[in-house]
Amino acid sequence: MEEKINMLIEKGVVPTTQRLIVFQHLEESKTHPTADDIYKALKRRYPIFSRATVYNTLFIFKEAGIIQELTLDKREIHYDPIPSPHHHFYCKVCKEILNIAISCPVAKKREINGHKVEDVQSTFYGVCKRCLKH
Amino acid sequence: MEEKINMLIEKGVVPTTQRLIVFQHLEESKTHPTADDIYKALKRRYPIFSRATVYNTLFIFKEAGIIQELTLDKREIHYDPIPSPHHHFYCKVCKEILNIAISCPVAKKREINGHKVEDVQSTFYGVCKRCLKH
DNA sequence: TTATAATATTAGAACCATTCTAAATTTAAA
DNA sequence: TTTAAATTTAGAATGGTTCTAATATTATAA
Repeated sequence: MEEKINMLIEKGVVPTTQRLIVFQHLEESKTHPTADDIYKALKRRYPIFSRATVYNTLFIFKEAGIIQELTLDKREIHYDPIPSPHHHFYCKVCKEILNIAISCPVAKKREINGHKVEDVQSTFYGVCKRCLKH
Repeated sequence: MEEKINMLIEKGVVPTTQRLIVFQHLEESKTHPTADDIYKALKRRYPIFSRATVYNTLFIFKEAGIIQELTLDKREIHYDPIPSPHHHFYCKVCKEILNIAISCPVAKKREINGHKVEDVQSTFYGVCKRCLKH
């Protein structure tokens, strides 16, 4: 807990109770949840939790570089607790999002054609290994 | 016009008047318009045009591989008249979407970690050359 | 500590891009 | 020409996200 509080402070984020809960939930989640996934999960345990708080917190975290916003789904935004850029695979069948560890020189560029690059998102769309079998 | 009609037929799309108008509009547009951009532009010239028709047509075109859907903007979907995969740059300041011609071996993969890849989207986010100057 | 200002949280309303619906129209097939 | 199928239309419904105004909490100053 101590370290989580310090981590938020280091990133310039006031460590409120709600923010610590959201942060811990993100860390523990192995998936790439949407804001509503997080809201529903936390609401069950902490009934006072508000939807707006989840949205605000995710916005704050993203701005602070603590998490990453994934705009790879046409319906809703997903969040990734790993802030460093990496590729993703989005399964059209089961809708799961998988991290892809792959070395890619293009994704490391900080400048391209004179444009300043701050973030990169690379997503593969298709059918995942598991769904291919069924 | 003749060739546009044949092109749609070839792709298995019934070439209705509305679809031809949408297709021509996409071809002429140098940008990556949203469904609503297209609807508003066409509504001005053809007041009977319906929003649902634009959405239906874009869906049909995407399924037929005539256009590409870009889910790089968190707010709305953009459409690219070039169906073959290529990188994009999204300017956070002016919100413009630019095509990036870059050779990328990773983006050519049809299989990764056992998953079947059907599409790839790679987007750079940052500040474009023009906005950097201002 | 106490008072005051600034920030965060809450519930629910508002927003808005997209999808759905049912009726009317157009196109294709018999 | 008749009939069936597909397309288009206007507007309502949906649903993820943002906004609002009131309340609660936290930080700062006296």
